[in-house]
Amino acid sequence: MRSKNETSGQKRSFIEKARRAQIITAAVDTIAEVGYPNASLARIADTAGISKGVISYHFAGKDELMDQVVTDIYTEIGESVLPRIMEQQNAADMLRAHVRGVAGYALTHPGRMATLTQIFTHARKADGTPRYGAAETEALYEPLENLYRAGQDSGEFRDFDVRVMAVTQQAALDAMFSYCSLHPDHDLMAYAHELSELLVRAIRADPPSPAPM
Amino acid sequence: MRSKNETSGQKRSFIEKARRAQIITAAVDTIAEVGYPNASLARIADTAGISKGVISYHFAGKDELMDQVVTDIYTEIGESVLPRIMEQQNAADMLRAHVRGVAGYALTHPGRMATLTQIFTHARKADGTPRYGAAETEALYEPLENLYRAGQDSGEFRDFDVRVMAVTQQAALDAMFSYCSLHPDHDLMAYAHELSELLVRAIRADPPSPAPM
DNA sequence: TCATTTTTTGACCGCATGGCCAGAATCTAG
DNA sequence: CTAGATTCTGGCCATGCGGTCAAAAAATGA
Repeated sequence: MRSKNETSGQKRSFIEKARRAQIITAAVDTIAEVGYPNASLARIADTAGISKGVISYHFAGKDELMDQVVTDIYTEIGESVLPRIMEQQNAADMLRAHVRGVAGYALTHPGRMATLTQIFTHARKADGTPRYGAAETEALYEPLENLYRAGQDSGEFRDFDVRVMAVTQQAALDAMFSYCSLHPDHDLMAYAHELSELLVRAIRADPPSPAPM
Repeated sequence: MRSKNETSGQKRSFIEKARRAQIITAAVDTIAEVGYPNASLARIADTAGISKGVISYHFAGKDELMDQVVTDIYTEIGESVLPRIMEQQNAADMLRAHVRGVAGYALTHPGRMATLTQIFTHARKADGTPRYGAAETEALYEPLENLYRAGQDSGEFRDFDVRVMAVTQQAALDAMFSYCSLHPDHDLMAYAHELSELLVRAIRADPPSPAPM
């Protein structure tokens, strides 16, 4: 047996970290390919080319595996998108950078975003309630709302309900990925450009200066 | 046995229609309460107070049951919302009427909308692919796109990608229901008002007249 | 009333899942 | 080389699913 793998987990052996990474990768690939409901432990193990029991050995259960997948992808997205946002000079450009940055990440890492959506919408606790619920989405809304408020304070954005807008923007992004993965012919970056314009116009301050001429 | 229940089904006996309606109601209630993944035939039958076999007797299978649920709710929404849209005089008000009308329906029939979302996101065919995919969502986008184009032709709306906007509006509506069912304290109609304003501003034509004063 | 049909029941089937574990294989020190 | 710890395998388990079925029950009609 082993005494590790507790939530208070600490140093793992080298080979153990490698195995966990391998399994996580296999999980991402499998979910992206066949969807969460069909991504059984057996199928994930098959993708990884290992026996099913190995997953149970290195992870406390399917839930811990999924937690790791989510954490890994989130971290990666943050590292990819945050710098792009921070180099902008105003709130509207930051919003555009967010939309296009996330879209760019999705293009660079096809499947990652889809896997995230799959896990969020399908993973359930033992009692049947969604495993990633209010608390997790709250973490998504807060940075957006801070961005909105900054724009409101600077006068770039009008007065609007930041929560409604945050929910809407997040939903619009999710829909963008769903739609583009269902219709691969539709150019994702073109979609992202169009969407970022929609979002900025929805909340920008009414133009103070009259139309030209 | 019985020779009915074929897709080319025709007249059903009175009692049969009643039973089917009862089962459909139980299915809606069960899905709304415990979510699609936990709404097994056994649980639906339990809600209806009947034996599981009765469902198999009156429906070809779980799929046909779900089709009926979807059809019923869609029909009801259309009958409730369409008149409200048609009595508007311009495209922007029609868009607002759509958002608020659907929200109003959701308030009048709590659970129906959630059930629809549950079925769409979780129902799968035998091969694991989503049961309600591109074809079904297309039916949602088309009326919206027609509304957008009408507004563009009349000059109310600016030039934008109607497909991106349709996907966004539908996603925003779905998110509104999800969010408000997760946070019952948030007033749905207030949300709908805010959202309709966001959407109109995203696509309205740039104001031709200068700011007052 | 009684024969026939329609409807309901509850047990049962095959299947897939997540998890478990005894034993085999592999690696690591001494 | 050998003993012990680590890792892996493949089969097993209980559970729950959708669906089926023979038999019981209820409704129907002559």
